[in-house]
Amino acid sequence: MIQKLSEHDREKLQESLAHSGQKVTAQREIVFAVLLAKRDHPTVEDVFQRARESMPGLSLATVYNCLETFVGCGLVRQVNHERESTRYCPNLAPHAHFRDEATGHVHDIELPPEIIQSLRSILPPGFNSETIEISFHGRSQESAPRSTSN
Amino acid sequence: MIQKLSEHDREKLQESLAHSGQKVTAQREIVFAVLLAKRDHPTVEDVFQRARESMPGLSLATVYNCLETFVGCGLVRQVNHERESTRYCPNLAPHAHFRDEATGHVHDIELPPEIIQSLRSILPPGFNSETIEISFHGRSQESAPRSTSN
DNA sequence: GAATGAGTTGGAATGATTCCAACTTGCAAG
DNA sequence: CTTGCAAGTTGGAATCATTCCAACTCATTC
Ligand SMILES: [Mn+2]
Ligand SMILES: [Mn+2]
Ligand SMILES: [Zn+2]
Ligand SMILES: [Zn+2]
Repeated sequence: MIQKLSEHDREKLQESLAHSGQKVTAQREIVFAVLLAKRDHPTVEDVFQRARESMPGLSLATVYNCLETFVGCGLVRQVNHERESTRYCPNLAPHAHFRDEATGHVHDIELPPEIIQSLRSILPPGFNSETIEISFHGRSQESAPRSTSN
Repeated sequence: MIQKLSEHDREKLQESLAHSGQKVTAQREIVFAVLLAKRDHPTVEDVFQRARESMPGLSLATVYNCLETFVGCGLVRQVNHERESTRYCPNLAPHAHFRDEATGHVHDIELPPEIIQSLRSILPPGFNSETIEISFHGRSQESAPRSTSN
């Protein structure tokens, strides 16, 4: 039953939407709140389920619409791994993703600016990149072979 | 009308397949030859079209099967960008991809080992990655505002 | 030359996403 | 107040890459 947006977050939402000439709606508030509440890179379907608890009449189409809108105004990022369902991430800091193949969970990995620089530097002259995506794939301790105690 | 596989490439094919208990077939030879002939990261559909010129009866399902087999035995890599059709790349050297948004073309970008190292090093303890994918998105000179002459 | 197993084939099924046309809302103009 | 947009929402249909499946082909083994 998702917690309402903080004053700060509501403002961020309103501002970002306004910047691209769009309005805050009840649906958008809830979808945004869902993303902020649990930053686990949910799929559209995940968001749909969670948001529905607060707004039973919400439609899947609207969730797609809201998320597309948010991506458009830079409030969230899309995260793709292979051909799986697209996931959404409200973390705006530069970061890479680690996909745990045991659990399916996606973790944010902070990206130091110098790494980003060194990556840009490997591009041959004439290549101008506006976006760099980095994703790791493997296993994390999380999918724990529980070594401590027990 | 795709050139036949060189002796060397045919051996690589045969060896890799054998390693995972599979055989060389006429279809696999052609699909592999198509990948080697033009290393432009073709989609399944692209491969299908090109391969059909040499083998009119070839089916799309078989192209899917061959490519999956090749990925399985490490002969080619899958390349995904956002939700577009999967592309295939026979370049086995460690490299990143640059997707030119003007042309849709995908370019290989060589990845120096030290960059790979530095990337691995940003993973928090407990994260073991077996794969790192890096993709750039932007414009290259290729989609040329033709400045020279004219 | 029947049996076996791998591979191939065409078409059906799947599933995420997109499209669409009707409906709702919030607000502005008269 | 009514009326009239324009933006947003909705449910269901359409799309399209990919996967699934059951029948068929082939090469090899007994
Ligand atoms: Mn793996
Ligand atoms: Mn772009
Ligand atoms: Zn993230
Ligand atoms: Zn490549």
